[in-house]
Amino acid sequence: MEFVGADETFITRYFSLDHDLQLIGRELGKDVHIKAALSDFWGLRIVRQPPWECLISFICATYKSVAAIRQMLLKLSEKFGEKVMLEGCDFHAFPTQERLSKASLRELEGCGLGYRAKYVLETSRLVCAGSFDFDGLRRMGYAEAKDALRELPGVGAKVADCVLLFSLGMLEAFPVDVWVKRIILKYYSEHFPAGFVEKLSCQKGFSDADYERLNGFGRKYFGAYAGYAQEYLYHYERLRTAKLKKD
DNA sequence: TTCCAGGGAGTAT
DNA sequence: ATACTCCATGGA
Repeated sequence: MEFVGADETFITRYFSLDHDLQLIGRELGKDVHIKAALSDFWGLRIVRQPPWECLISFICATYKSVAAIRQMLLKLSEKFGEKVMLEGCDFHAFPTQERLSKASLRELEGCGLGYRAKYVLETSRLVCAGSFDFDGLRRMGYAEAKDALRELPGVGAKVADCVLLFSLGMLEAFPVDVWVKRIILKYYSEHFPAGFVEKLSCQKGFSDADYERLNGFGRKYFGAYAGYAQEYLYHYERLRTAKLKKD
């Protein structure tokens, strides 16, 4: 393996190369759908992003397409992140807490954040002021840490689950977005009452109670590595529908 | 042009 | 608790 500007310890930790993928695959292989997803994307891992970066990124990611999210985060970094030279090219690091907490609402909106600008600003100020302690989360269980994160403006159940999964390594977290909702309705509907399935298929979004129900299913059905199931199923379904559009 | 996006918060029942 | 509504922007 080859990389520049990082040592092996960092790479191992960031890409969670310490996770026992073989074990996780055995634990998750409960049905044909997850087996197909595991097979198609075998090797995919849950990253360990810095919590701050992960938090802001997923606050920005609400109700936005992936392509638009990339643009938003790129602009945020270009505008507020420290410039880094690597292999003769200019890059920008993700903005620090201090820098974002001092940004103006207009500047943030200029990065295409829209109504998320105020959430990013308020959360940045809380984190920067020390009113929120990321390290404290590591000492909490899943439910408690999730509640603590949800105190932050712009952080609901889904964003909280993403932070717990992609930065704190709580692999039992099972974020439910529109894609995961579709996946559950499509492949796992027999685990729910028909009325619930029909209600969810008719509406675009879903309530907090509905979220907890879908999230609870994922954690109970897939177990301690539910987050890995989410990751594989998410990419499986996205690629499958992308292929479908071509034909 | 219209539609929808890796949701969350505010408000009225 | 639950239902309904608005949110600001950009890619397809």
